[in-house]
Amino acid sequence: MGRGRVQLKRIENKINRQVTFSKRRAGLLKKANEISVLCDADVAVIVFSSRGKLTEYASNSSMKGVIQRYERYSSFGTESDRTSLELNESGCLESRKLQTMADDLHINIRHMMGEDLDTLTTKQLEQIEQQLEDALQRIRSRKTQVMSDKIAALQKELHLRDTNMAHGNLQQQSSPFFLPIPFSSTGPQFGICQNREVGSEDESRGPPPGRTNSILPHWMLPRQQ
Amino acid sequence: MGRGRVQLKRIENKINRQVTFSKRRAGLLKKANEISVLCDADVAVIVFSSRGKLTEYASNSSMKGVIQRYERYSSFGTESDRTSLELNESGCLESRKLQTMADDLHINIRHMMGEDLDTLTTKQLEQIEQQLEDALQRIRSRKTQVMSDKIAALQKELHLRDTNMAHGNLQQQSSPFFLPIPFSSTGPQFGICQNREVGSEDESRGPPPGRTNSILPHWMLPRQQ
DNA sequence: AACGCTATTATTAGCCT
DNA sequence: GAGGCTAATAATAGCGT
Repeated sequence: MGRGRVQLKRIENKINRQVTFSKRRAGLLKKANEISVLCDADVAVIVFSSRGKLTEYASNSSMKGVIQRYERYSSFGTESDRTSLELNESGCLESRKLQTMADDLHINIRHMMGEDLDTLTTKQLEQIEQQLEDALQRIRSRKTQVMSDKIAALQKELHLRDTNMAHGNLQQQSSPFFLPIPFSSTGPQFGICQNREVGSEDESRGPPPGRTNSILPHWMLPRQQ
Repeated sequence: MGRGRVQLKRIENKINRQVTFSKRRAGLLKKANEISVLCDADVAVIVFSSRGKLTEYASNSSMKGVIQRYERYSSFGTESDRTSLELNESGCLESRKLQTMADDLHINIRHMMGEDLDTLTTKQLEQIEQQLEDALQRIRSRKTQVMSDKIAALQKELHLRDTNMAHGNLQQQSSPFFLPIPFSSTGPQFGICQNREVGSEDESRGPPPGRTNSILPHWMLPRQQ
């Protein structure tokens, strides 16, 4: 809805991205307010710009209220709340240092992700490139390993069933590549990520994903995917 | 944007309100996803319908992550306000969180480096692979850009000298690709990180490397290479 | 970075199934 | 309630200031 169609992909031009961000943020907040008023809904919107600036919207009740309601609803608040309230002692001398560390890590991860490259020299870029290539190789190697293991396990399983009930069921002979590989339970995936509805009858979720050990931590993430 | 103008007021008709709610909720979530993808923002949306049903959206990260990030921000004040950490003893509530953050980052960087992959699933491995590929592409693109700029600058410089002292020195006409590109003197480079060029003539750096802006900080690096 | 201005596309209100 | 349709309004990309 502008002078041309726009595709859902990170805007590469930095200026354009910032301008679009401002405009769309305003639009998003307006929409949030509209649905809240028109439909009597309780809405909260939290937006961190890529540079980390926070903008928030909350209907009627405060942001705090909505978040509390949310946490009651999805019952995951326990861990983080406890940790912040319990440990109130001398560790605070370190907090500044830790914050700096975290900031550094943030920057470095962004470099590893291929972002904020403006200040880097050719040499630094080449180093990162090399690191990424190495990492990619290891990742792929490991992926192959994992998948091979999985295939082997499945074939073994199949073989067992074959021999156990020797009924000559032909379909079991199909390629292992077409077997449903049991990924560790992922909910319904919309094109849009992390988009789930709680409280409807279609999903009974187990415990929420605790501390993620994979990819990047949510609280700092650039970009989509 | 419908068959008639609508004013910002609670829709009294119950059916209409519900229908509008569903549609607008979808729109809001779509917008949230769009700004997240287009503008590299971290976004969370929480919607409670008037009947109390919860719908949530979170970009990249999980809702939990965004809320934690939000809580960090609102308790700290905005990031520029972080100096309050030094003064305010209540900031030490955060130290545990910060430690956790740093740990997460450490783990995640190791994953990005292609290490400690044992616990990851195929899906997670594929995600990292995709991230690395994307990053590599951006890194290479940026490298090309930087090098092109350098070449252009050098050619301009050469041209200037050519015209200044018009001696007809032919060797200066050789392809720019074979010109010695003046990398700003690099000291011994370890494969890994912390590799900023200190003390070269193009950058007069004052303070010791308290905060590195490049690659990885020394205090957390994986082994290898 | 914020604002104003359109040409365009995107969203959606009211219907209907 | 969930979708489909369409007229009509709303949002906004790309400009210039």
